[in-house]
Amino acid sequence: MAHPTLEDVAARAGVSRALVSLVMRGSPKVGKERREAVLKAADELGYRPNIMARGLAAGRTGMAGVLAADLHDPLFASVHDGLADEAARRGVRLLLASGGGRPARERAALGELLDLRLDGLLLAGPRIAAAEIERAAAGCPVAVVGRPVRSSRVDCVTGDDAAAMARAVTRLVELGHRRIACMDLGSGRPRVQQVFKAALAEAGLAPDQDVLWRPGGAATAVVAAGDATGTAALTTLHRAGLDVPGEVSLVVLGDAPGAEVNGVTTVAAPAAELGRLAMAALLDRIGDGGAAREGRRVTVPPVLAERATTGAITP
Amino acid sequence: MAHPTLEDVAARAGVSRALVSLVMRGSPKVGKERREAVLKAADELGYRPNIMARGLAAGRTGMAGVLAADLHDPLFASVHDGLADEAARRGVRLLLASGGGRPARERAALGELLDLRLDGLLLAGPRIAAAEIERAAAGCPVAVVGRPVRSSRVDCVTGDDAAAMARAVTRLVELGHRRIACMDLGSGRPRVQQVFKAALAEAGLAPDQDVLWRPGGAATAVVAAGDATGTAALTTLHRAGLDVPGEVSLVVLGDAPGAEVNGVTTVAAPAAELGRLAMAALLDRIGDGGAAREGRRVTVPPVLAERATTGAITP
DNA sequence: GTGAAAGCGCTAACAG
DNA sequence: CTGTTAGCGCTTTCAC
Repeated sequence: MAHPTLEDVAARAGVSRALVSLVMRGSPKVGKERREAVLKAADELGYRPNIMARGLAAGRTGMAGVLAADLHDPLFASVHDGLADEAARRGVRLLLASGGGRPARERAALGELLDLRLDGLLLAGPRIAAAEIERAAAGCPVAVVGRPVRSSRVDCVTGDDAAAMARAVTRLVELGHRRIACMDLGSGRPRVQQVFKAALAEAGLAPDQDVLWRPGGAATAVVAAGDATGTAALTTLHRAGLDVPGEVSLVVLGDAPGAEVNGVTTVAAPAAELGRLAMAALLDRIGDGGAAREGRRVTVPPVLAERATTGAITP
Repeated sequence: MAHPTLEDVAARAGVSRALVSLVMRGSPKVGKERREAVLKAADELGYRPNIMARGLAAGRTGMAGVLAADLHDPLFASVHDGLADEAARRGVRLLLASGGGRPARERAALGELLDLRLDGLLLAGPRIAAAEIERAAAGCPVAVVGRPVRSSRVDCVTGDDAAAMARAVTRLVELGHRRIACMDLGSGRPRVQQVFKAALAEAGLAPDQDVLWRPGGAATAVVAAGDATGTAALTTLHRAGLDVPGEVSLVVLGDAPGAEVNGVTTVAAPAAELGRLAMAALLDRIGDGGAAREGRRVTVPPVLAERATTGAITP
């Protein structure tokens, strides 16, 4: 028998289907005798409950969906660690789908997840329009991580990139640096420079004539905006013959796996923690059973991991 | 109405449920008139088919499961690109689950995926025992990517690390290198050194007294076994004051995203292609409808991406 | 073409 | 405690 059903188990154990159902769900009100008979029969038959059928009948599945905007983003893997942890802790299974980095695909994946009628949906770094998220939330509990969404019925958990920038700068200032530059591979993003200038100002520093780092500049420290930029920064500094952290200190905003291996000092949102909080919010919302609670809005402060690319300035 | 059903649509359109079902699945044998009425009603109601119910009734879901051993492995994201592409091309939806890098979790995730009764299962780089994979394959079409599994009913698609090593070495030899060293952060893996020696021998070179790279050695080229090792190698070489590729050439086995950004020459299995082939094998198997075909075994040759860390030797 | 009837495998009242 | 009775939302014969 390829896939024995509840009925097969019942027949073999000589009991009714309902009894088997109770046993499978670990109900306490079944006699030890019969329970064991049922378990034995199920085991011998290699019985596995059909989740679809269960979900259909019960009206809930015990599963939550996770939509990853882009599997290539190493951040997602860390977020997922937190997500999975919290879900496991609360006995909820996770099903993932990927947006493949493209809004169109993401939209499609969202639709499929919605059609599965899972108990809830967690959107990780969604790139689709807020209105679409809102619409999804109308039919299913939704939480978002990694992107602020202002909506009454969506919980959302985010990091704080401005705070991260500020943390990087203040740390460098503590170390004695006064001429700090910023590096951004995705250059032209005005927000990065803006945030950088604000952080500088907050630390009581005036930006140099040029905010961005350039070889031969006077900067004694560099803040790299993003993981890719960070790796590139390291390479560039080395190529320029600069000793790190002897001559130049480097702080990277973001915490890709490579950073730890290479001993790069980083400031980043604690991804797993974001994930955990988002999942907690989602499960709470599911638990509330649609008590149209106000959307929870959580911002998590960044974490500094001081490794080997930063040092005190020694004139 | 939170989730209108087929029946609601039928009522609104003034037809029977069966007719709506036909329309929703795009059957050609429905009059234009009625079809449009149904579509209109469905749209107005915001109807979305319930996949669980559909799967239960139809006996197939139109979905395949993908079990990722470890989401942190950037390789998986690339494999998934290929997977998703092929699945989309053939009209199959994908549902992912993660093994979280731990065999125990992976086993659990496999069970959940199995319980969903999807049409097929794709295991990406599984770490669980071959026997467990075999067992899963008894109840559901299964294909494996990234790990060789010899089984009559499992298709599997893998890269070829020995060939990758050989490709790296022959390329370096073409460039004039004769003293080539190997670097392996996960040191102690005997297989790596063994494969390296074999590649050297094949290229007509004798290994130096010591196979592994060491600062101050005479090697003019280094092969780094793995992405992490590659990044570390680059840093180490730079720290040692060596010009790359002026004094030392570097080839990394593996193709993490950072490699391209940093212009590192790599040799790696074409991950997306592996994914595509594995998904194709799985869908073929599903299509065969359990015609206990012999397991397909595909090995894909590695690809050299020559970037900026390799150069001809100029004595 | 179209509608009625019979499930898919399971859960959830409800009587015994 | 146990078995019976209805469905969950959809697909699928099979007559009309």
